[in-house]
Amino acid sequence: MRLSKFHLATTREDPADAEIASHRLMLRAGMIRKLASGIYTWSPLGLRVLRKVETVVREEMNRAGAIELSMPTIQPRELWDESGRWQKFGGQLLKIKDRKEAEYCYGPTAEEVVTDFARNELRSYKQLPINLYQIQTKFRDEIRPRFGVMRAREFLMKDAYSFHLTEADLDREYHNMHDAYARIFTRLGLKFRAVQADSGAIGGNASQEFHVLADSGEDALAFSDGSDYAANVERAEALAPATPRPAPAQALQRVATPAQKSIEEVGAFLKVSPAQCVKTLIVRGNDGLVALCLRGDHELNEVKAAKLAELPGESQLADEAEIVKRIGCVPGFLGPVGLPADIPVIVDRDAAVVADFVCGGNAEDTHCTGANWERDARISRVADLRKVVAGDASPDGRGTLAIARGIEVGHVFQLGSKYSEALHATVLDEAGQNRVLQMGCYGIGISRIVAAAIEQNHDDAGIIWPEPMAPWQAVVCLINPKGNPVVNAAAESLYADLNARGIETCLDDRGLRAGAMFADLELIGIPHRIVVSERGVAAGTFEYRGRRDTENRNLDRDALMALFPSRH
RNA sequence: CGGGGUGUAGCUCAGCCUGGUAGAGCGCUACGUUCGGGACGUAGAAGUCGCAGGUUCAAAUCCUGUCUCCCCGACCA
Repeated sequence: MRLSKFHLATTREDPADAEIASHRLMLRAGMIRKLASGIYTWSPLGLRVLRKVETVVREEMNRAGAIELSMPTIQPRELWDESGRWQKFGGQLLKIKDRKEAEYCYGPTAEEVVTDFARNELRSYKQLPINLYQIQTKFRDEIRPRFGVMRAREFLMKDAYSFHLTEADLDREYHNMHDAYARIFTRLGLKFRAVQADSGAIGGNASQEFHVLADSGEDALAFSDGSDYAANVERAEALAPATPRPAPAQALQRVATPAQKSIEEVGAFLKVSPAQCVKTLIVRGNDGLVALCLRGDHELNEVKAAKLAELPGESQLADEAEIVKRIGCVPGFLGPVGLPADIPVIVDRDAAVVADFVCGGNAEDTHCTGANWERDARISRVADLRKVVAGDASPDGRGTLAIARGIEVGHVFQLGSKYSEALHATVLDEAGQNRVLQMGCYGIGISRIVAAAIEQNHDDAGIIWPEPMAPWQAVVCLINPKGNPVVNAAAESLYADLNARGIETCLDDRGLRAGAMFADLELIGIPHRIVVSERGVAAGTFEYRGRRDTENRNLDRDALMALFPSRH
């Protein structure tokens, strides 16, 4: 590609509405343009990168034995009613009507469509197992799109669905996909980890997420230093403390704590550490309010809370008015001592082993000191409620946890029979019996990977593409202000030779000044740069510089070409 | 959906408080001088000031409504 014939549209200034590096750099490099919130045009440059990711994913899916198909983005309501997800998916589902007022949605995923396909196409166990995938645009009406294509409403996803006769075979394919994903992210040159994930609202059994590690990631991940344990923090178990609760040593006292509401304030005021405090969160339960108690230095894990039998499948804090009405006290002074007897008190494992603690007194400007469970405060039951923190013991009993941040780019999931049962997708087995299909599903966020790769690979000058994702592997820079035909010929010949070797190379023949040209090429992140100039041609050398290098190397043609072995 | 902000040239922003001829830098066009790390000069093109209504002799500026987009929280590839 000659850049004079391409559409490069870089800007020197940072865009106003981009917070994180990848969003900022994708806009500055001219890879994407926003059309509406969470909806982007991929420019010719951006599309080249997107297609690179797509290609690697496609090759590895095919290698793993999956078969590509293409399903519609527009899906009829009836199918979503069959699975019950027309309602359950909620506001994220973009609903559309046609001219006959028939209802459709723009597909956020394709379990329904693929299961419908399977129930029509698959009759015999002999057709199993099968793994069908597509790379297709999805739409999820996110409440808050942000960070460019990182969390867009319209995005490109690879979604695969496998069908099996037995759970054992599903498990085999799940691991096959897991390995394929590891190959994909390795090939793409990304630093990633597979972590245990919460199976969430979709239901199902085993579930793992693949995260690209980046400080800007939206997910917190817990890793053990003593084993290969890795889990999303929302899923990571906080083990029960090994030490039993000490016997009470202090008497319960009520003390005045005027306007001291937060744990930090109360702890500083009473000169006790947050770990010696117990905080109480009042949430809406299935049947009235529920109190959740945690140690002052710990945070509630809302995913764990939502799974409590006492809660309605989500954890929602009660509002102030409800609390005042039931307990007679504003938030900030709540505590387990003397709560109304019909409010269940669910205590975190760590909070349950604290003795002589500080907690709210259930009266304005009042706290209790020297409080003790059983003696002073009722425990309905003890549960794992908190988020794990760095330094916690690993749930597998080996090592301690560290916390890192990640961007979720892939998810593998054993669905079991959730959809196949709802849509009656069955095959006949060897004995002639109808058997409900076992299903797995496996997603990769193609467009998100582009952004995630930039988060992990950039510097002050711009993007540094891993080679498999780069729009071009190499660029030949033509610096020839005097119009010297020998320089032109040298650049053209190098450009042709590199492409002939299978090295995707572009020629920067835009006639820019060297500084502007280099700044552009560094911004868009081409891994290899070769400068052809009058002074180089006179010396019989080319100037090579890798995107991460800090110095140029003057090489003769043979030495240069040795850097680019033929890829044919 | 709740909270906070924003909207003026393709981009980044000033002007608004205190109403009176719509501005700068970058980018773009032409010409000239330049030419290895985002050159310089001269001349130019470019904005119904988000939209609607109101107040006023007069509105980018004041008022009301509305929409957009961004940021902070719950969802997800």
